[in-house]
Amino acid sequence: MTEPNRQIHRDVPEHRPAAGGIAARARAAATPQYLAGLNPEQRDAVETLDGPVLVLAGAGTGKTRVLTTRIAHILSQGRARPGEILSVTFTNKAAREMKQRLGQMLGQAVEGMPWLGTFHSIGGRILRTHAELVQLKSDFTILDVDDQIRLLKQLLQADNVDDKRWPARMLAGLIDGWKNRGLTPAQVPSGEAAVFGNGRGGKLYAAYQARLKILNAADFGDLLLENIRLFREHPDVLRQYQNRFKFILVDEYQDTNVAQYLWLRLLSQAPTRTPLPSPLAGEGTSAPVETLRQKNICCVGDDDQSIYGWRGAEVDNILRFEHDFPGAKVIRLERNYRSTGHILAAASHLIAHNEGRLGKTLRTEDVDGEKVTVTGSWDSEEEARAIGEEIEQLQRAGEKLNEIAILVRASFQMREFEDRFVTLGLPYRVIGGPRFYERAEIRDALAYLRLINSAADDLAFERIVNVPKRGLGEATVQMLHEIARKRRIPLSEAARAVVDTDEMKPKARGSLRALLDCFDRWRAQRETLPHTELAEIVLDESGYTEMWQKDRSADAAGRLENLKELVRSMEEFENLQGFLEHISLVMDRDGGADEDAVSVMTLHSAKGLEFDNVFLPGWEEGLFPHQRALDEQGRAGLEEERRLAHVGLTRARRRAKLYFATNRRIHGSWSTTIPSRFLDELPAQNVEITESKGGSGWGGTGGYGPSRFDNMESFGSSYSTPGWQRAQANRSRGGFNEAGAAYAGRSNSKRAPMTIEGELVAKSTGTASAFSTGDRVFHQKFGYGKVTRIDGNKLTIAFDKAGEKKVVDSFVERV
DNA sequence: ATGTACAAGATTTTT
DNA sequence: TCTTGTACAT
Repeated sequence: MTEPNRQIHRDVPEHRPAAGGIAARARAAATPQYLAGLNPEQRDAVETLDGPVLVLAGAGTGKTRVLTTRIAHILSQGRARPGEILSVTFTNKAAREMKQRLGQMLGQAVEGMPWLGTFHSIGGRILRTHAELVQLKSDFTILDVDDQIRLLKQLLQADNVDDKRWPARMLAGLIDGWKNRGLTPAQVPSGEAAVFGNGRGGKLYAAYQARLKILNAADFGDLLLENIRLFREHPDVLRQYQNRFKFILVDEYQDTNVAQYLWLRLLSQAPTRTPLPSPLAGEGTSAPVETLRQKNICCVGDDDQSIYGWRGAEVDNILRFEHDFPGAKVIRLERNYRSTGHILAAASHLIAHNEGRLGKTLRTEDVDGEKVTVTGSWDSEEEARAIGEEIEQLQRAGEKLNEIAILVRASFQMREFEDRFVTLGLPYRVIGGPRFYERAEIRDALAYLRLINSAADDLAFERIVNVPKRGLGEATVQMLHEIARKRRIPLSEAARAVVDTDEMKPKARGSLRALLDCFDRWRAQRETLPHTELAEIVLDESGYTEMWQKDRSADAAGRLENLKELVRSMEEFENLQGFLEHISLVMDRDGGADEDAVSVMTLHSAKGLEFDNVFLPGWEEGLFPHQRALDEQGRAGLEEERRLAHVGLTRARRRAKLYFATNRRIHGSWSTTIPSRFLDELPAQNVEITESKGGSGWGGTGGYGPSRFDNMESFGSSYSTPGWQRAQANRSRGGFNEAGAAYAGRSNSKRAPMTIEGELVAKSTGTASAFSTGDRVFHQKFGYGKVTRIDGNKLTIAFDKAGEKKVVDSFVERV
């Protein structure tokens, strides 16, 4: 590893270290180009190379820029070689981006930075190097979620756990959580271990780990957990890495989980003065005291952008930094370079409602720009229509589609926009949709390759043993499983053992033998053929390609295309092993990123990105903040949702547009919603309330009452007396809102003229409504009233008690 | 062993 | 609404 580094280092000759002290050297050197344009705070963060540094920075203050420049600076100062810098980011996307930016600054030197990546990819790499120390073979496979669940299903079956009540999916989630918190089976708190009854949770976790060993596999959590174990049990290995990394840089520190924290702390030789979270107390507190040499660790983060708590991220890590690294220098970046005044003010005001935060005062020197807009729509379809129109307007005004993003809370919201954009012919791309490698055909193909690479890969074996169909059904697999379990051997070995016996029917036996022969042949060819060619041969000879060629379904062609893409992407790697290693960690398709298109993505995947124009639909109670976050995490959940809202707003450079709909279709049935409390938490002077252009005058310009958005939804004053609590109550009744009943009776006749689809409203002017002005009506919530105006299927009703409201006709009945 | 038909169930975010 | 699982027929 050192050889290429040295070579690369020669490619960075501009700033060789001069003689003399560091400060003198720095002074002597002309200000390198990359430092130009940084403000004093940022420069400070870049140039403080000794000892621990925490960069606490708000959105849009150039955090990542600081990190990349810092790397460039370290290299140019000659303080470390590329291979001696450990830089971990949170996502592959971020790692890629950082590599790109560094590439611009440093040219080829980036190629020599093997320790630039995510926690998982780097952890996996270390694990592979020392696999034998954790009783794995170095060609271990990394299980993805699907495999994990499949394996757990088997374990649950073997343990006679009712699959319905305790789905494997749930156990997978639990184990994931435990691993994120750095817990081994023995450390799982007894209360949590009891989830599956009789402390079974912990036992199942232990059984799962044991099974992974037999299969020579690790899951994502293991990549770090086993690393930590490796470091603890083999101090010499730990020492080796501690000595190697002269500089450690961490991006998005607020999103690190306990396992990542422990891993970092071991690597950075931090003294361990602060107690660890309870189940971990005592762990690692015996770190050798004599090695307290301060490490050059630099963490960058923003407590207001911690949005992965549900995944085990510990904001505490960032709050505790100064305790963990005594003498740490804390640098705050508060100057926002991204957003215009109104947007930043709105975001800051919103996030100020959170209690658990360090608090920052972001400032921008940019102009005020446009106000943040809030638009109410009748329903989610109208919302999509309105946004589509606004985008077309922006486009006509010369805005690049690449600078437009729609950020949603939950992925089901995306569909409506896709539908709309398809009809409009507006180019768009969905980011973070079903991943390339999660597609069935890719996973199948990979399973073949995995099995060639590692015969012990049971999950791969099971996946493809009967794909394409070869008459090896459930019964056969069941038998193989039994043998495998009895003799403690992998499935493919069991298959080999049984294929010559009389235990199998001749037909299945023939198929199985043929399959095994194929694999023998491919494994032999692996030695002589390039891996891409091998892949083609495998896909061909196994009949897999043929299977899809024969398939007449609509997406078959796309699947074949994906397979080709897979083979093509293999070219980048030296061998099969390297490819498989990479693929289980990353593998995203990068198709068509250069084409001008609107981006549609979730708020989570928007982290770290920025756009001129950001549309934020679906700001409704229950969706955003998400009901489950409230139910399961209470106050903490609400604050995380609010941080998410803050992240969303601060993605925008010039325009942030918020939306809420009064009715939203969730899983096919309509439900009535209430504007998000977050809307009320925005500062009035930075917000402009507009009407939905797609609708027919819904939404009010109403004054600022208890809730500014009262007039914009059909149920009037619902929100002021904690409306969300009512929403919660309604939900827990099993149905949705008051309207649930009214809709339920109608749900089968969705296409009747009474539906609330906007288009139908337009078409049905005149005849649609069964009501006429002057009619006496009854409403579940508002009581009796008189119809004063009719607009399609929307009625204006003067209620006896509740005053004048706009309501859809399906909510009222004539009396 | 495979295919079909129908019912139930589930829905946040991701390495 | 869409996906997934189960029961039954082939």
